[in-house]
Amino acid sequence: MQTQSRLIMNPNGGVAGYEPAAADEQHEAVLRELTHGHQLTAHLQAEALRALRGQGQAEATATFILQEVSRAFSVCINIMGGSSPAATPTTPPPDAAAVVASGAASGRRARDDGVPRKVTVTSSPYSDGYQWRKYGQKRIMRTSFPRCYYRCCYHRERSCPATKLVQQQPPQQRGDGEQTMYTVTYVDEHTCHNMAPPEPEAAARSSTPDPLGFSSGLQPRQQQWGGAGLDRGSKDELERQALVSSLACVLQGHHQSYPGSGAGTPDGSPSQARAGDCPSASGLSLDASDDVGLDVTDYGVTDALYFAVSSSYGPGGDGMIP
DNA sequence: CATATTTGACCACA
DNA sequence: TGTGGTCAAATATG
Repeated sequence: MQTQSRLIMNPNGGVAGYEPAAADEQHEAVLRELTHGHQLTAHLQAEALRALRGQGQAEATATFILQEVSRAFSVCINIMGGSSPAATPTTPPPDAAAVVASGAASGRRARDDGVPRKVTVTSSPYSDGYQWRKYGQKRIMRTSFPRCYYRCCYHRERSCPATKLVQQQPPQQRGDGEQTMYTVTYVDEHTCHNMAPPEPEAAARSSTPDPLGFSSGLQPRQQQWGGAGLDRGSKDELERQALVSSLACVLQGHHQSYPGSGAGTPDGSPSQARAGDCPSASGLSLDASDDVGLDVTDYGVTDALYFAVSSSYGPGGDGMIP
């Protein structure tokens, strides 16, 4: 936060005490480091997923955290004027997600022009850090599974135009193992991040959470996964241990079992609301942020990054969109 | 009871 | 005219 303020105060790179040329070099160096960090995070993410595959909650948690780190890098790169892979605050390709195309959705009907679209393939279409509300589902011709339509929870409250389409891929298209893959099309970009925190009135009136769910406020119709039969405290403690252990192991280049992994997280996969259909909307990201939100803030990593960048979305960090 | 999801109908576009 | 996208009433859930 403090660091961010300093950056904002010197938007042209003119750091006090440095002449412009040196400032430019510094600017470039910072961009280089940020980009490098972004790439390393992607590698770490891949390694973590490999190491934690099948570890349920730990896998989801690690994924969530690393996505947030990656997202933070993206935002910082954007702020510094670099070209980030994602213009949106979120780094859309979650875990092993791959950006398939940009600028047009799959299929022949590119609905409307001028609306930015980003198509990704991912195994966790809901862990992108945003809260989505499902508003429709439709069977699409020549597809095995229905397409689900989601829009940002702040669609009304903040007029956020972001929507996304989730299409489960048929088994034969699945890449590795048994993992179910989804084609996720992000349509339009989030504007909810550019705005001030929801006014108390709105926050009290509606249950819509903070974008990343760090407030740990319980959500209506919140999906439940893992932690069956455990009270909140025990579950949190187990997840905390799992998270610490998992990330430590990943960072060390190997993985070992962590205490309580069996008892606390029988199955970390997001529950499929309806077999064969699209999973329920406000799922993984929400739960991950909710269940481990305190843990994350305790670690101070994602939290710090989040608050460092979240206060400055938009131009100059002060560009509040009405 | 409030809110989210489901689902059929409607609308717009190619 | 067929298909994809959205709306809104009905339903489900906590």
